[in-house]
Amino acid sequence: VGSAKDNLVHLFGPRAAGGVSAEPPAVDAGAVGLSRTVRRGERIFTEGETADFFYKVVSGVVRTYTILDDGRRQIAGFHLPGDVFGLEAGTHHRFSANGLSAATIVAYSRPDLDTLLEANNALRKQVLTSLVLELDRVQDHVLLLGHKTAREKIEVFLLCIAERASRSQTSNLPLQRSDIADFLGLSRETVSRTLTQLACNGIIEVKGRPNER
Amino acid sequence: VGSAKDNLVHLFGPRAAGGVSAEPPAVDAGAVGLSRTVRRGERIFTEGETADFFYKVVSGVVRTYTILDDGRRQIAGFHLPGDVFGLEAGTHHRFSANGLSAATIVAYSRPDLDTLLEANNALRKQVLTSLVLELDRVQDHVLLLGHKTAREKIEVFLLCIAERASRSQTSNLPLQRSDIADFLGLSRETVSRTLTQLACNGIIEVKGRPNER
DNA sequence: CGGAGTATTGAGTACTCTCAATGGAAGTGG
DNA sequence: CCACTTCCATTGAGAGTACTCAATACTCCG
Repeated sequence: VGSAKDNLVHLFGPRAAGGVSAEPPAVDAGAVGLSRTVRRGERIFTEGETADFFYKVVSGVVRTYTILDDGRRQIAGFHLPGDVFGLEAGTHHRFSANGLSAATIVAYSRPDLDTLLEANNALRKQVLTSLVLELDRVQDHVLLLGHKTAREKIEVFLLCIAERASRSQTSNLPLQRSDIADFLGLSRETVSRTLTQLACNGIIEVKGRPNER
Repeated sequence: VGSAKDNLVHLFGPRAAGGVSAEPPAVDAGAVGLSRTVRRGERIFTEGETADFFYKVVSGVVRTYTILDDGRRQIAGFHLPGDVFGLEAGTHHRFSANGLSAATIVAYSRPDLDTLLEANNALRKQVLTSLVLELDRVQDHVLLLGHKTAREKIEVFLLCIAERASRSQTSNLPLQRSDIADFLGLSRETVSRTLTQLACNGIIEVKGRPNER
């Protein structure tokens, strides 16, 4: 596994605090989707908003999450190029989404979906496949959370995310400790400690160049 | 919440140990789906098998799960009437499925799916909706697992499952402690202790008739 | 050279897990 | 009809792990 730390380091630069621009998809449009770019940390949509659009990642990484009752953030997923996110059963978004890195996404109109699927065979297959893949990823997430020890969670997570990143040619994956923690339901400190421990055991390399597990 | 224990009690009768009949869908057939009934505990499909079919619950409850490396069982979901399960991105089932209670299910041919969706507008909407709903449920599961304390997990789980059961008119939900435990990533003992504690606090009623939380 | 944000590390606490024993309900067979 | 078996639930005790609080270090940036 390429250490998750790698990217972290040389990506500190483009920092983003609060989301700024909130407008729905803008810019050019293909027949079926509107392209949009977001900066690191920039808001895409927020929990509770009307889900007029769902999205597909073209480049970069998007993070979806929700804030739990106790104020903790639960990250629902990291979405890499090719992944679909924000397609809801209800009329409102259950999660918030923002850029983990700078990203390009395509927005599809939710209301038009049925019409589009009727007309367009290729798109139908694509959407169906994307949905099932998304389902797969969420199920993976469940299995991850089902592991008992922090070490196991983190090991499997690193393998999994590294695999996905390489598969999608994504080298820019600026995960912070808190991202991993909030994804796996651990505390930042535990993530830090565990990574340190894994590094000491030579299982991973922290901070250097990418290398194998 | 109607206590999960209720159903447990008056459902002990039909016990089932290992799965027996393994054959794919049998019996009558509509144009698009093959109906099948399973007994409590009876195998529907097993992890690793070719995913020639996916299923929809007509009546009863189905449980999907996988066995983790350490031998523990992680339950992926409880599927109530109307729910779809077993639709895979790959060619093989990632989970095993068996009846939590006696159940009737309809099997759909996976390979025929594309053709069916092309021809049948109604079915397409149905499948799409079912998929998104399934995604929702898995995301709920993630949020459940993301909670920090056993008490919170169990409280939210009971609320959630009770809501779903009532919505689908399901009164027969023979959940054991181990089912809850394996779904939430807890030990049986912790589930038992927590339920006892909740009962003492008057939050739930154990073993009696259904009642509100 | 501060300042902000993040990562690391330590100490103590709290929670859940594991191991183990007991109790209860249901089914089996004499 | 009752012993016997089996499975599940409950409860206790002790151990281990992750959490919280807290202080310190590091990196990038203005």
